Amino acid sequence: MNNSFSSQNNQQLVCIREMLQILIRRFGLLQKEGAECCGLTLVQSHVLYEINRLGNPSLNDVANVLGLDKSTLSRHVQGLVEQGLIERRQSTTDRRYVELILTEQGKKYEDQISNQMITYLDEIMSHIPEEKRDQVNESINLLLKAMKNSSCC
Amino acid sequence: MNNSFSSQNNQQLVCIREMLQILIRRFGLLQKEGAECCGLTLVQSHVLYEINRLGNPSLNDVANVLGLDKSTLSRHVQGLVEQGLIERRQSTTDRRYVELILTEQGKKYEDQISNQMITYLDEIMSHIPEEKRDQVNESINLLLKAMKNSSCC
DNA sequence: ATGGATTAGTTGTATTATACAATTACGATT
DNA sequence: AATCGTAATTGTATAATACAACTAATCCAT
Repeated sequence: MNNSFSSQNNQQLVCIREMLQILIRRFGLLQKEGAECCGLTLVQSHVLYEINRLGNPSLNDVANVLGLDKSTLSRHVQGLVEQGLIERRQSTTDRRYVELILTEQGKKYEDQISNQMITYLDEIMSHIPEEKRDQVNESINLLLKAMKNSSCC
Repeated sequence: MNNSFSSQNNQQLVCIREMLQILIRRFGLLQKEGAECCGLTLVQSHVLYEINRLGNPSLNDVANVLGLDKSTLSRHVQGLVEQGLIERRQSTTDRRYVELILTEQGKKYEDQISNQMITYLDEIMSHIPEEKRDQVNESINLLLKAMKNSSCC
C-alpha cells in the first residue's frame, strides 16, 4: 500500500495503469472483432501480422514475440498452413529453421484485417480533437520506445 | 489496399495501429507476469481488478467488461471462491443477482498485483523524458475517452 | 573428424479456457 | 396466476495452452 516508487508520482502511475488496463482490454476486443471479418481467431491474426511484420520469420521468432510456447505456435502454424494462409519453407542456410511465409490468400487476409483495424482507429481518432492527434501519436510512440528500453519487458 | 478513410491521414493510422498492436501485446505479457506474483492467471487478475474497480458488481457485469461468456466467468468465479479470494453474496434487492466481493486475501492479492504493475510502469516511464510524461498521460486519457465515445467499441 | 552439447521444430499428453445450449431460480408484466 | 425476461449455473464439446519427450540439424571442443 505505502510502497515507495522511485522516479514518478505514484498517483499518476496508478492512473496510467488503470487507463492502460481498460484501453488494452478494449483494443483486444476490437482486434478479436477485426479478425472475425476473415473467420480468424485473435491469435491467428497476430500470427499473420507478425509473419508480415518480421518478414519470413522462423517459428521460434513468432512464438517469442507472441509469448507463446513453440509447441502452441507449431499447431497454429499447422492450422494456418491447412487453411492455405501461410507456407513453411525450410531455410537453405540452416535446415533446422523453417521460414514462415504468407501465401497470396494470407496476404489478402492480413490486409483485410489491417484495413478493418484502421477503420476502427479512424472512427476512434475522429473523437479526438484534431490538434491533439499528433500528440497522441507521438505519445504512443514514446511509450512503446520506453517499453523497448525498459528492463521489464 | 486503396480503401479511402474518412477523417484521418491513412499513413498515420497505419502507424498508430502498428504501435498499439505491439504496445498492447507487450503490456499483456507484463500483466501476465504481474499476475504470477500471486500465482494467478491473467484472466483471474482481471476478474479481481474489475470486482475492485466496479465495486461489488454482478457476474454479468464482469463478464461484459471482460468480453467473456457468463458461463466462462461463472467458472472463474467458482475457482476464485475456492481459492478464498472472492465471495458470492446474493443481492438482497433482487435475489437473482450475485454480488461479487473481494475477501481480505483477495484485496491483498489485488493490491499486490497493482503494486507490481505500478513498479513496471515506473520503470517504463523513467525512460520517457520528464517533460513528456504529462503529455503521455493526457494522450492515453484522450484515447480512452475517444474509445468510450466511439461507436465501434 | 567426431561425439557431446545445443537449437529448431514436432508430437504426445494433460490441463485449462471457452462458448453455446439447456436448466433453474427469480422477478416483472399483464 | 400465467407468461415472459433475466441472472446465474451446469452439461458438453471444442480449442488453446504448456510441458515433456523426441527427431533432426548444427556447433564446438578436444
